Formats: sequence, structure tokens, C-alpha cells
Amino acid sequence: MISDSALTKLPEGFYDLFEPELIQELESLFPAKKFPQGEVLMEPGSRIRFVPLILEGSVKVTRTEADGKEILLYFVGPNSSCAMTFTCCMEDRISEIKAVVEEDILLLQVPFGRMDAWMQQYPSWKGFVMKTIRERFDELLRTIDQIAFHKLDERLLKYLQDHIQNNGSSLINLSHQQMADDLATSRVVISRLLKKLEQDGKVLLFRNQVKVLNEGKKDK
DNA sequence: ACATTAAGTGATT
DNA sequence: AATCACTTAATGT
Repeated sequence: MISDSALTKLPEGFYDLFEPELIQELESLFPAKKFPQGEVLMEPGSRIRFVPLILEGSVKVTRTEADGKEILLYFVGPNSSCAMTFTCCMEDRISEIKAVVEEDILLLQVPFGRMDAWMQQYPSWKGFVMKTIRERFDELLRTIDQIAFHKLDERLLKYLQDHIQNNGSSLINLSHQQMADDLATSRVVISRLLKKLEQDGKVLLFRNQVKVLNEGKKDK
């Protein structure tokens, strides 16, 4: 859910991320905008006119194939932005991806006009942009590795872990079919992989729910 | 009680 | 790993 204070103030996390001057600039962009779950923020072909800075909630970023199939690229969580947007806006290019609100979000819209100036003026902003792009790039590389070596089981594990990070709970409320859609595979495959994970004691299965077990605090 | 939907399984490609 | 065909279990009406 979205707290009222977040509508007018920058969340804690940003204060040690940026220098005071930049914080002030950011706060002049308030009030932040709310978007409800399910809202489509971006579609392939659309032009982006601002850089989203997410304060709360998360956004699901997918790539759409010609035949309408979608594959999940990544989630964008709080205190971060979308790497694709940075690269797109620099050259005023159109979007290659689709972005849908996963959990109600609160975001600041940073106008493109400020990007150039900020990059030069604030080392922390430049660092933030570079870090965002590098992290995403590394992750995409890893994903390509996994696809190339047919390691769908690893992808599934990472997918589950991502979900835990995003909603803070090890209870994942998704059907096997939904997971299959996100990973661009069939339900049967997900069922089999999850079954294996359950036999390995890594997970508990219920209808429309998966509970991921924490091996950290278990007996040995 | 019946229909619908989610999940489990063996066989085949 | 994907698809098919089929079973079983859970849920909805």
C-alpha cells in the first residue's frame, strides 16, 4: 500500500544515494504520481517523455514477441529506475518493451530535459544511472546464459526469489500457469520443476501458492 | 451433484 | 524441454 508521507517526501533510501542539491531538485518534482496495479506504463512503439523514478511498488517489464507471447525481463522495484528508459531517452528512441504496474506504484517523473544537466552536474546521478544500466545488463547476460544452456530450473528459482524480494513474503500467490507464462514455457514443465524442488525440500506446494523454504535457518 | 480449473504423471518427439 | 493425453484434486455454482 502507499503511505501518505511518501506523496510529498522522498523515501529514506534516497538520502544517502544522492547529494543534497540533487535531493532538492528531486523534491521540487513532487507531488509524485500514483499508478494502480495493472496500469500499462509503456508499450512497444510508444515514446517516453520522462524518466520514472520509483518510490514505492514495483513494475513488471516484459518483452513482447511478434506472435503476442510475452517473456518477463525484470522487475523494477523501489528506489530504482528503468535502465531501458535511460538508454531510450538519450537518443529519443521509442520503447522496445512493455511495462505494467505489478504493485501499486508511486513515481516521480523526471523530465528528459534535466537528464543532460544532471549527468554533468551531479556525480551521484551519473553513478545512479550507470549502476542501474550495469546491473540490468549483467542480469540480462546471466539470463541469456541460462536460456542458452536450457537451465529453466535456475530461471525458475531466480524467478521465485525475485518474487520474495518484491513482496517480502516467501508465500507466492501464483498458479503454475502464471509462472509458465512469465517464463515463456508450459505449465507442465513448471509443475515438474516445482515438484522436483519440493522433493528436494526447497519448497512447499499448494493450490495457487508456493512457499519457498529458508535453508538458512533450518536444522542440519 | 456437476462443471470448471489447477496440478500431477507417463509417454512421445 | 515441449506437447499430448489423461488422471486426480480443489473450487465454484
